[in-house]
Parts: sequence; C-alpha cells; structure tokens
Amino acid sequence: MLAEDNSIQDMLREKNIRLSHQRLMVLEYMSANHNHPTADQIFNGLKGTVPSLSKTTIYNTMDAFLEAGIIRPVNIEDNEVRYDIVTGEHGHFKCDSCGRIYDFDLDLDHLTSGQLAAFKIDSRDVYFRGTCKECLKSKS
Amino acid sequence: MLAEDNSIQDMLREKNIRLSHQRLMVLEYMSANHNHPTADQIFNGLKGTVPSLSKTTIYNTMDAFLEAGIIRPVNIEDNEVRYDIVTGEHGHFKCDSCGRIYDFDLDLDHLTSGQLAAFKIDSRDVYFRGTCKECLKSKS
DNA sequence: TACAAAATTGAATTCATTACAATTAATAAT
DNA sequence: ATTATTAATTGTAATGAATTCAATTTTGTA
Ligand SMILES: [Mn+2]
Ligand SMILES: [Mn+2]
Ligand SMILES: [Zn+2]
Ligand SMILES: [Zn+2]
Repeated sequence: MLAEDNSIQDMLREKNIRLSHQRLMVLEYMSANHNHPTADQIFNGLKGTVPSLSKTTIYNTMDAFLEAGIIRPVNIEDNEVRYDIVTGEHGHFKCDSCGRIYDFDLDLDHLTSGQLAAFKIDSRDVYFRGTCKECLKSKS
Repeated sequence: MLAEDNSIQDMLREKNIRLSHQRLMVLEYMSANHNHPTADQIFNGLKGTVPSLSKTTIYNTMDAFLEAGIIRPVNIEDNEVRYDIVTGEHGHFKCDSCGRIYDFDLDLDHLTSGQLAAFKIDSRDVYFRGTCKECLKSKS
C-alpha cells in the first residue's frame, strides 16, 4: 500500500511532474485499472473519493502524463480518446460486440518495408477490430 | 473522361448503391484526391461545382461507401475522421510537422502473435507518427 | 509562516458529428 | 411520358468530447 504510493510519487518526481492529490489519484487509478479508460471513466471512477474533482483536471493531468511519457493514447475509437498506462510496444483489439479492448503482443520490426527508412518515427500504433473469443462463443 | 465516369457508376451499381449526382461527385473527388480527405475537405472541394451540397450529405455518403467497402476510415487523428479510397492493406504515417499522411506497404501476416487466434478480425490498422523525410531535410 | 509559481475548478465555448423532418430526386410501374 | 413509390438531400438543431479562460486554491521553497 505505502510502497505503491511511494512508487507512484517517485514516478512523478522522476518526470519532474509536481505532486498533487489529483495527479496521484489519477495515476493510482490508471495503475489499478488497465482497461484503457476514457477521461470520463477516470473522472467517474474518482469523483466519489475526490469530490472536488473537475473533468478539466483529468484532461490537464492526461496531457501532463502524455507529455512525460507515463501513459500513451489509444485512438481505436473515433469519438473518444482512451489512455494506457502500459507504454511498452503492443497492439490493441477492440471487440465490436462487447466493446472490450484487448492487448496483444506484436513484432513491429518485421512489419515495415524500407519506405520509411528516411522518416523519423515517434510512435507506432496497431489497431485491430472484430469479435472476441468470448463473444464468438456466446453467439454459437 | 467518359470511361472514368462509367467506371465510377459501375462501382456504385455493383455495390447496390443508388446513383445520385452527389454520390458520383464525391466518388470522383475521392478517385482524384488520394490524400485521405476529411468530410470537411470533401465538402469544401465540391461545394463550388455542387452549390446545393450539404455537409450532412457528405457524412451520409461516406457512411454508405464505408458500409459497401468502397472506402475505409483513417483514424490517425483523434479529432476527425479521414477517408481512404484505397482499401487494400497498407499503413499510414502522419507527419506531425507538415500534417501530410503517407501510405506505406506492410506485411501484417508476420505481425501477430497467436494470441488472437480464436478472434474474428474484421479490420487491421497501422498508424505511425513522426517527422517525414521532407520536413527533416528542411530543418537541417 | 509567507511568497511565487503552478495546478485546480467550473462555466462558457468550440467543433466534428448526428438526429430529424421537410423537400427533392431517382427508380419502377402504368 | 406521367405517376407513384421509395430513397436521398438539405438545413437546422442537438449532441458530446475536448478546449479556453479567469478566478481560486494548492504546491514547493525560502
Ligand atoms: Mn494496452
Ligand atoms: Mn491510405
Ligand atoms: Zn467481445
Ligand atoms: Zn512533413
């Protein structure tokens, strides 16, 4: 419990992000919920324990975390941004039936042709859509 | 000229999409402009020659084309949808400096691990971001 | 404790997209 | 060719995620 809190605080200090109650709570929420939440979901998940919380603070916080590389955006939906605290290389699968977003491993080194050799690549995103195993089972 | 028009009409008829002046103009625009335009860009590109055009018609038309598989969406930006008349498998690179979107070839068969073996995959999207060759050159 | 800088808050605003009902156009039947 | 049926187009209003901004509060520092 305390160890976790300290590690979260250290993570922010390492990135030169000033500590605030709201930022700690958001980061704690992201660490506990690896379900690629939207700003609205984070807000609704925290407003019970942080009554003064504003949705603008969520957006400000996500911007600060994105800038620092603590989280990364998941743009698998066209109408809202999701956030992922797992920043390592992996792909995302969105089930159009249940809405769940699955992580999957991938090997991006073998993906590209030489066409982008002279380009500076800052981020790589792989998004798949379809129907997940569970939903296929329940439809049979 | 006429040959192109006929091929465009045939493309719509094959997909059981009723012909309309607006749909033909939009499809002609998409065929002539392979730059992944937004609904707004298509609207502004056509309103000169189709004065009665409504932006709602653009959205309705894109929905019909998407449904028929004539075009595919490009969600490389979080705030607006782009459309691509090239539906074959390829990736997209967005230059954060000049805003251009580049196509590139990719080999998706070698990409995935077995984790999605039991999943039904309907669409695959690969989005890279960074700085393009031209912009790197002009900054040197 | 006191000060300066930065973060939080909420209300107002923006803007892409959608909903909807009236009008117009396209296709089929006569 | 005229009419009837059906679908598409249009403009306006509504939606909702995200942004702007100024006032207030909090944080880090001395
Ligand atoms: Mn993930
Ligand atoms: Mn393309
Ligand atoms: Zn599912
Ligand atoms: Zn560029």
